[in-house]
Amino acid sequence: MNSFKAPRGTRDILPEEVGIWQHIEEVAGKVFASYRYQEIRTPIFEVTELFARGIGETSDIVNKEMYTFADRKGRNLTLRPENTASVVRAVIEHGMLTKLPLRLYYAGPMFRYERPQAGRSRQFHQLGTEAIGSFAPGLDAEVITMVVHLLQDIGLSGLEVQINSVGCPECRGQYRQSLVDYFGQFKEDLCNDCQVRLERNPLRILDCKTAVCSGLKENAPPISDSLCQDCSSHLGEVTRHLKLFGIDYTRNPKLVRGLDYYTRTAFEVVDYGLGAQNAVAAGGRYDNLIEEMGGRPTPAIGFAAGCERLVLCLKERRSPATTTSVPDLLLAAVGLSSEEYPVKFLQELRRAGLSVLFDWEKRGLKAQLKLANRIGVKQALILGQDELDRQVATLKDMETGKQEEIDLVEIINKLTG
RNA sequence: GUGAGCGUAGCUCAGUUGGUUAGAGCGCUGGACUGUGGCUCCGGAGGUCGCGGGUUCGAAUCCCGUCGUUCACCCCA
Repeated sequence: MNSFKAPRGTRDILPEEVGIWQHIEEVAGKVFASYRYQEIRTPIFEVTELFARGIGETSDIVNKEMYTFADRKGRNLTLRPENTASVVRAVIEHGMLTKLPLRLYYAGPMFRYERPQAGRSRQFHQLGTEAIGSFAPGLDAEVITMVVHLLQDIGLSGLEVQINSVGCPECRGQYRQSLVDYFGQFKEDLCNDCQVRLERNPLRILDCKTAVCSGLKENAPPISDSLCQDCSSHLGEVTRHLKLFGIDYTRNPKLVRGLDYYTRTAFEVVDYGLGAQNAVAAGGRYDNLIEEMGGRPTPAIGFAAGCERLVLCLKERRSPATTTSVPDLLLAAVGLSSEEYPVKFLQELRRAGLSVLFDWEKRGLKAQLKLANRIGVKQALILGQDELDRQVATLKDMETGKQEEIDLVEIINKLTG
């Protein structure tokens, strides 16, 4: 048992499944284009410091989930755990902030060193967008609308959109304090993790799923009470626009984001049929990130969807958009003294755009038909010596079993016409 | 990083209180049918029972370790 396996947390996407992935990517490309987003492709790895600064030094992602390595000259590099930091870096690096507004989308693999479980792997795929250069709340609603649009077109429905505001640095500080005040009263009752969170990141207590903490957070002050005037009216405008767009949503005052760069609007799309990792797509505003990364102050909003989770959803609803490609034709050469005709026809048929199956093993007709039948080829063109002697070939319909003889000179026209 | 469940053929799984040569279905392959697929019948290949150690006369089965996997915690898309 010395054979190789894909590394832990990675997996192969086999041909039977790849159709679903292509479907998702194709739909995403169309939907993004209709909202005028353009694709950007950034490197799979970046200087480690980029993520440390972009995502946040204190986040779990940066602290314990990154694939970080030194290259042969000792540069400290990291496989991207998400793509927003890279996109922001590219935008600043190429002076694109002078050409606002920008609308960019990406799709590709991300890497996080986590314990694998349903909907979570070490190499996973995200597709997402970044809209850079506007504070307008209508844009937030448009982004959420686009996400719903995308998920619908992919073939998903019955998902729930949750929305909240995580405020700006000022009012979030206040909210943090009011949470500390509130949970501080019950410090002894909180679970061990949350006692630590009370010091380090009290907002995360709202995410806790233990029975005690869930009970306590029922009466925790909602962030809406702490939002400043601007953040509060921003959220109101976002929801007003969502109604204009006709998007159903749920206000979830306890929704918080894991990455430090988020401000104001935060949203998530969840599928309750999915297990513990049920967020299919999520995103929000990050109005301060670009400045923090060294660009001129510029607001932005984006989202990302987890492709593996989308695939799980689609399978869950057993609506597999699997389009396994089937060859149009089997070209079966049988007992020929020369390969002149089969090779000639192979080339002509393929040049004419047909997908043609050909058996170089020169097995018997039976074996060839069996193979063609198994993979669902619709027609077989049988070239045998006695046919060639009469300048004809036999065309067999694999579904009906009917056969007819065709003149060799007619074949290409007949099959491609 | 923590916890629990599971590792037997390519796949899905049987395998009795530990007992001698480890099985089935599907799939693959050959034949019946010398140049005609699907259906049927008959045959064949394919396993160091995840790996390592221990207990035992004897281990797929019991024990320990390890790796893998699944789910959950954590975190997050």
